[in-house]
Amino acid sequence: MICKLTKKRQRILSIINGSSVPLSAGDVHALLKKAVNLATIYRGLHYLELQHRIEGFTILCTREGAVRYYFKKENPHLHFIHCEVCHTFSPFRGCLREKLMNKIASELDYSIHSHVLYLTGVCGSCKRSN
Amino acid sequence: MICKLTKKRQRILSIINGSSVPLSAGDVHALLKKAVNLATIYRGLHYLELQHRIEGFTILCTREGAVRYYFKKENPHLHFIHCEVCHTFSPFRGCLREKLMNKIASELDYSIHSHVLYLTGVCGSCKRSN
DNA sequence: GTCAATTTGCAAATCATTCGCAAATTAATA
DNA sequence: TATTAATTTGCGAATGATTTGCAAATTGAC
Ligand SMILES: [Mn+2]
Ligand SMILES: [Mn+2]
Ligand SMILES: [Zn+2]
Ligand SMILES: [Zn+2]
Repeated sequence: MICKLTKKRQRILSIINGSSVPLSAGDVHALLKKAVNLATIYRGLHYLELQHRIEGFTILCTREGAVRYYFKKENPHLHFIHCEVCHTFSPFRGCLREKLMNKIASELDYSIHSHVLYLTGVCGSCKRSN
Repeated sequence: MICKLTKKRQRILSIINGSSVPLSAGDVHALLKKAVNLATIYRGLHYLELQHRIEGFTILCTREGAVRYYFKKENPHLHFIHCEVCHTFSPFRGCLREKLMNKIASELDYSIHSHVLYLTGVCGSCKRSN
């Protein structure tokens, strides 16, 4: 019956849209003060990503392990650098999609669906406070 | 006592060096016909990556979930595109590290430790056999 | 309101990865 | 070669993010 963007999914979407940093399912759960079940949040994030309402990427981090993060859509879209010390994300622009598409088109017979790009390092604040 | 590159770790390393595609811990385990314990393979891959003898990346795939893959070192180093249909990897050259370093240096106060880049899509063979 | 389709909460399952610990291996030394 | 301390290994159990089964609640069309 075409329910689609339910109230709970709207709450999840506005948490993501209201955040300046990528959030995990657990982050959203905490920000919603556990008003929405964690499994529902996982399903909602999947749904929103499938609908292209949000973007997601999985990052491997020493503290959190492999976790998927979600972020609002921006134009042009963003990628992130993750600080290995304080575990925060900083966005940067300059997507490589065009260059990659051209490269692949000329070198490989693939149609590209997505590209994943992120950096890890140490932020300025952590560098100095060491 | 400086044991370091033990026989088991050498076997793991030669599996990785002998493969033209990235391998997971489970792949290495199967290729070694379970002659080496799976936990030892995880520990060995960590060790080899820490020693910069191999490279690794974690990818999220519909069939396998979030899994870490390891690949031999190449110069210039490679990135991969993953087919969402047949779940194979194809390498491509053209790393963006230099451009990314420059961009970050001018825009953000970070020191970069690693960059993760991979693409997903559908390979030529799967496109045609649909 | 009725009703079938969809979504949700809850608990249990999944699955790659990690961890604790005792036994085995290693390499330096006598 | 025997001794020995450090390191590695195997095994099973634990971890933790994510997924799933199912019954109850919600949704939207009629
Ligand atoms: Mn982190
Ligand atoms: Mn795959
Ligand atoms: Zn930091
Ligand atoms: Zn394919």
